[in-house]
Amino acid sequence: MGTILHIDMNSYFASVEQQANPRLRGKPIGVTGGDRLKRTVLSTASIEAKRLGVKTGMSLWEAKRVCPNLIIVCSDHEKYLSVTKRFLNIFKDYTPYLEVFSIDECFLELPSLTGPATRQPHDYPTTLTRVGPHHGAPRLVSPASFPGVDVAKQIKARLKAELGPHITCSIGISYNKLIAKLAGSLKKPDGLVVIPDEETALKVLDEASLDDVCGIGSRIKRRLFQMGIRDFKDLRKVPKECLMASFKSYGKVLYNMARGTDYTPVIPFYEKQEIKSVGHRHTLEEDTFNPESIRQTLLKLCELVAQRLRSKNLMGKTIHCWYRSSALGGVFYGEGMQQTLTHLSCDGLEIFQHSWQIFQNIWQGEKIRMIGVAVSNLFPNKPINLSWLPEEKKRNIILQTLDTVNNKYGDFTLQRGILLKSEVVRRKPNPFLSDRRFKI
DNA sequence: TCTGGGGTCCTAGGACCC
DNA sequence: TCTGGGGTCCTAGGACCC
Repeated sequence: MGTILHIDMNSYFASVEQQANPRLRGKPIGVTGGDRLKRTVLSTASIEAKRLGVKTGMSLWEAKRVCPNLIIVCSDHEKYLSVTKRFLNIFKDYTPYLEVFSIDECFLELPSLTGPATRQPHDYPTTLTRVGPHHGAPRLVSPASFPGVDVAKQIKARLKAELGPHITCSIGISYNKLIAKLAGSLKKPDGLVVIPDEETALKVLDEASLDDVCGIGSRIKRRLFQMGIRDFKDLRKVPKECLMASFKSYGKVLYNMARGTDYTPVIPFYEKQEIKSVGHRHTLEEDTFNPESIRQTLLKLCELVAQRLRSKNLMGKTIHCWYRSSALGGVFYGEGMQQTLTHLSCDGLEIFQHSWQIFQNIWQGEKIRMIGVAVSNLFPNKPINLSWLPEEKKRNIILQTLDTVNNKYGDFTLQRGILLKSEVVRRKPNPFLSDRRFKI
């Protein structure tokens, strides 16, 4: 493996908004996940907001309490995606080995300058797709001459010149993905940190918290704590067999993590696997017992899922429906079930019929807070229209018309009759509908 | 007054076929 | 009549990521 760069855009959604709108610059802003002000969280907080104690993932209510002057901006995924495509095109100038990790993060592998080339460069497509946001912690000094530092500096300069000075990134450079990502998290915003070797990596790990490393979340951290393991120094003392007994195959990953070892390759975007599932979930404006309102929401979600499947030319076989209720003493309780069909589908009404059946099977009658549906077991949709039956042909024409109109004018511009009067669940804003409650 | 929404991967256990 | 083993598919549940 050559040198790995991890590039993470700082407060990405908020920075894009500030770059686009001068009135937002230098101010604490929070980007919400959708076009709603109740029962939602911040997908991103601007650097100014973070300085005032606002964190990504905070509920809007809490963020407002911490920072009463917080400006709320409705997220605009397409805008962020278009900026992502632009910065990925810059990165591509430096290496074809570019792994898109999320909408604001990626790994670059620069071939080793010394040893033999381990990979053969080959052609790759020029169009990029893919998408999700993030942040981090403090310090460390970097050797200026380390391979990759020049590239990192050039990338930073080009981002400022080509995307605008308000969009910055933190870059971590190291010998594998795990440590490069850790390095990148050490200085934000606009950081550049090198962890040149394993010896340095161990020093950094020894000062890090267990969940500073990608792959250790709250649950694993808690379990490690219960085992008396409080940091990476402790973790390194635990024999591999012991970790494997507790964490199965993941024990080996933890064992390696503690040593700064990570063998996972940089997977270039053009080798990325296909989509595995397509789903939507929605938290209702208020918890409800009302089956009709749940039914309407579920139907809309199914229509959105089906629409996305069709836009990706996919059909699915397995339908997963789940819900969450907050009925039990404020503690979230969830239930879900999946069902595999004997055939493939990308029809929202059909997906809904199965989802609704699943829901009715699992619902105990408690108040519903959130409901979701996902379709997996995906296969490419056949490009030829196989519908010999007039009825099926008619259905296909309806679905195509729905997609054409809704893609152009916004979700639910055209909708099934039974969807009228229900709560709004929208992926793409519809400018012709008046219930878009706020914009900035 | 109250923690959204989009995904991924892994494991265990059961059914079923050969 | 009793029984094994390999392989695949499905479901539930848990954990992680941004």
